[in-house]
Amino acid sequence: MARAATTTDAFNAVAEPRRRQILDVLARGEQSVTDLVAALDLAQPQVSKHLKVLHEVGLVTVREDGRRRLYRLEGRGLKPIHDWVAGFARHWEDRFGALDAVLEELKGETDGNDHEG
Amino acid sequence: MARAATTTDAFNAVAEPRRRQILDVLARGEQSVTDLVAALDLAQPQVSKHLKVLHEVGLVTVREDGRRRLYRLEGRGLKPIHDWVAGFARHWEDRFGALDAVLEELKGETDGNDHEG
DNA sequence: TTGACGTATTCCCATATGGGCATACGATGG
DNA sequence: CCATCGTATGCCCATATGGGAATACGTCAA
Repeated sequence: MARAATTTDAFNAVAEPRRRQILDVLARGEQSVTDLVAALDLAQPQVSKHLKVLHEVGLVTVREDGRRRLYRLEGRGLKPIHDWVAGFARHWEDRFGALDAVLEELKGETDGNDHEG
Repeated sequence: MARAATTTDAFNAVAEPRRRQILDVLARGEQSVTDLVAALDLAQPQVSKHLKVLHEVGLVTVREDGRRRLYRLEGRGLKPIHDWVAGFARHWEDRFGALDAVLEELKGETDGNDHEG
């Protein structure tokens, strides 16, 4: 089996840097494909393709306006990622880190299990 | 060009569900490959491969203990993801949503009231 | 109608993924 | 030295990616 499709979920969709850039730009408000092309210095076809992926995963919304298509950020789609990562915050935030260290120590003492001397 | 390598950064490494599972298990503490194999119901070779990727991206740490290798979570590696996603939180958290609405309103009403220090 | 514009779609291709399986490698115990 | 455990690597392959370039729409302007 190959890697999971980019359209599998937000995690895969967002793994691509360009797609993250697009979302960053869209965070500033609705944008047309042309706007994005200008902002990203990327060819129009690729932008459209990336937008398609983002759309399939529900990270963006489209609205038709004449010949243009205005894309809008659907931030909620990022929540799963946020939630998952947040669960690890304690592992790099100093406050939690110190607490963990203490707990580890206590655990070691109580366990009374060491192998090196 | 094909998709960016899974070892490019945490975003790509974590796009794979199995890899996320591994990190979830490691969050409970140091584990040997065998432990992970048991916990994940995945073949040993694949586990080792995934661990390799996670290691190359700095999401895990290894420690040798006899014939075993104990892997440890290096949560800090997830910070970039956390930081990036956090920037979008306002787009789905109600509190921020309400705040944005207020700000938008104010912006429309008192346009030109510069306040800086 | 003709033509220009704004976007989406299609084709081509080098790339490397992730699983399955076999096997190599280092450490430990007889 | 030999057997075995714990892990890492090597191979094979179906899959689909993402960029480039060409082109097919759909819409608005003369």
